[in-house]
Amino acid sequence: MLEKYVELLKEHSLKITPQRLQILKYLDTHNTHPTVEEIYSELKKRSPSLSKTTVYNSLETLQKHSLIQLLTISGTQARYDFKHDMHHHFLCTNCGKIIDIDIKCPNIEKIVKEGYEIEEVHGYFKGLCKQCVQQQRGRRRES
Amino acid sequence: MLEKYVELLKEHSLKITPQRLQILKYLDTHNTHPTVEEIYSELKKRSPSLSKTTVYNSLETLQKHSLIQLLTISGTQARYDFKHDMHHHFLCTNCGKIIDIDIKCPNIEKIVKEGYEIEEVHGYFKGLCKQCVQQQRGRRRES
DNA sequence: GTGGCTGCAAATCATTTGCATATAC
DNA sequence: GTATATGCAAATGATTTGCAGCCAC
Repeated sequence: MLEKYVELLKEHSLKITPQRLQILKYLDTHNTHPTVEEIYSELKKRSPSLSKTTVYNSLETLQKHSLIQLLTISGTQARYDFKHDMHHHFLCTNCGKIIDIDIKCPNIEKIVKEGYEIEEVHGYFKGLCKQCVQQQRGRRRES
Repeated sequence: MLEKYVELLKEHSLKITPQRLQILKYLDTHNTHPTVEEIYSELKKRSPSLSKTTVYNSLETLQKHSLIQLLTISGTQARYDFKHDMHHHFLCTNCGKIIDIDIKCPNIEKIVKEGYEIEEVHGYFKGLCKQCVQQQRGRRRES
């Protein structure tokens, strides 16, 4: 079950610790782009000895090796994403959810041609998600 | 000289205070995407009574009225941009500079069609800026 | 065996809050 | 005159740091 994550860590010559494996598994199986606090309090339930410092350390290590992605969309807390392929994110200003957005931007290579060396690309959208748009329409109809 | 900013504030029915005018002017004349601390310590030189709380308050008000833009590209501190039209940003991981990027993404409207209501779009790129790429090449040649 | 990892407590840093005074309109 | 903005000090909350003991390799 955890073999997938053992392999991932091995590929990057990282030590295989139970904490790292649990963090990777949690991110892989939850598509919610959780905060450090969310990851910590959830894993703490099953591993009461877990330290928040370890969560911070592990996330930093995994991110530096590009196993996971750090999102700065909220501006107040870091959020993490297991998927490290290029995709974008939508933050709903009403319900707070962060949703994956899969659009391609064909013009990105233009800035490579200009002489930049790109390591990361983040597309952040903010507004109302589909469900909250629907809800608002309903409320408008009532009044 | 400050009339431009007086007008801007009037258009948004915001009270015209010397602090707000100075902050707007600073952002308009500095294309560096400064932090709160940078804005504060710079303006404090000429207005020693200025409070950092006022800088925070003013920036929040101006941003809520879309007079300025809040960037979360660094993840650790807020940065502000006077330009509020759609454009993107590049953070150099070597020198720390934040540079404006003007590319268009023709696919954004796709997610509007899907039912989202977009209020903000942020494109964040991270990597090496042109100058740092040049520097690195030079260093590589030497060794 | 050893260097890197974990976990705890304390420290740091950006940002927010409470409140009294001052100012724009 | 009144509602809102300013400025100060204290509080908060996310993240970082120092360090002792532990574990992966």
